[in-house]
Amino acid sequence: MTTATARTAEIRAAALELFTKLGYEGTTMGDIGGAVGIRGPSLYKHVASKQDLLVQIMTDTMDALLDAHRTAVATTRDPVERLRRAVDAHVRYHARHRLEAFVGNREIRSLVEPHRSAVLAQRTEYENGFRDLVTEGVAAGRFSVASARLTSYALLDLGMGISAWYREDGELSENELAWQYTEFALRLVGVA
Amino acid sequence: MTTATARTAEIRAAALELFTKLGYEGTTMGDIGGAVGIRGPSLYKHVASKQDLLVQIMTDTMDALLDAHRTAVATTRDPVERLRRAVDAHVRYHARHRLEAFVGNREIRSLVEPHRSAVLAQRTEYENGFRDLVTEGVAAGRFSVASARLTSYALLDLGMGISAWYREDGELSENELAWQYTEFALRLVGVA
DNA sequence: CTCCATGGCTAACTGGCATTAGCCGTGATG
DNA sequence: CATCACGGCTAATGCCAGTTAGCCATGGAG
Repeated sequence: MTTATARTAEIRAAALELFTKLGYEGTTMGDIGGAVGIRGPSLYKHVASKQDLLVQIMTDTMDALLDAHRTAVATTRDPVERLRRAVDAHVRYHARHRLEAFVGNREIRSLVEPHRSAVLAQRTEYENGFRDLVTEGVAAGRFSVASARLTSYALLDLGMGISAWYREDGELSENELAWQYTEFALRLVGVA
Repeated sequence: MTTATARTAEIRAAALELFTKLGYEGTTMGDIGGAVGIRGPSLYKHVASKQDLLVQIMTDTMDALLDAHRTAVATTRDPVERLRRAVDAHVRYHARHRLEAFVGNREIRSLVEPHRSAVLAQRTEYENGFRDLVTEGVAAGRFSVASARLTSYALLDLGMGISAWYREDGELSENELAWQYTEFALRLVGVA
């Protein structure tokens, strides 16, 4: 009946892993079933459709990312500190949820309307949040950049790249990653 | 007979555009045919297969990118200048050939062996080139970074992001883009 | 004028995939 | 002990995609 049981969560996790490795179109319901030890058609006892799996993953991801961003910038008004925290949240999110972030970035085109538009709107909101942070910093005379838009793109792309190559079991801890990248970000905006 | 005629080039260009918009799996031979005014099956008079189209695009792209990189760093030994030129080449390539670069980054998993391994090897070579540049700069005391590997990933990701959002007809010229991004790169590595 | 390579077309083949239908064992519930 | 919801299965459906087969108009070459 497609309720949110433990089995459903297990299936969603398997789907996420497969979508990451094979892509949405490249993953079959049989693959997903196999990953949790059942046949493809049996999945429909737990899940509405393949598309629904993707929708859940994408919207959950964007919700969580926006949430993390809002929380990060909420408790200070100093532009430098706000940017530092936003980048920190951005980086940690992309490291900790690299599969979700990876799929979230790459499979937007596999989403069917109206979900595609909804996710794109969330993404735009997130981008604007970063751009505003840069603009504020420039206005306050703390940052020195030629284009706030370009700079925010650069900052966002830095984080997104992480989801493509970061590995939890690699030589780099999440903390080291976050420190390095916040440093990168502050250098990028030319903090004095 | 799959010779390299003008028609073949036209088809390849159409395929590139469609692969970018719909993805490799999401693009049908009928789509590609329609884009050049013929039916899907007629494509086989010019092209060996759909997979072959992808292979051509990917290998051409990596060849050109590696070439641009080697040319860029060949004519100076100053670490700062070498990095500046490498980033300049990187950025310009991703702006000028954004479709190729975009597909080249996203559709590696749609490549069939042995082409996938070949392209991945080229990509690794390219990454190593950047890492070496950073390492040299650090060794020469001109750069200040905690991890050459992380820094080179950041530099590469910066460029790759460009292929996702840059538009030739946008408000930003290729020159402006290149200047900004080389500035970003030098700030990132902490050039004095 | 004839011939044939070129490059189109439609029809057919093949295989894969998401999804649905319908069956059945199991185990908790009354 | 009977029942029935649950969650698995296999078989079937319908669709769609890549590719192949085979036909035909055209236009240049001899």
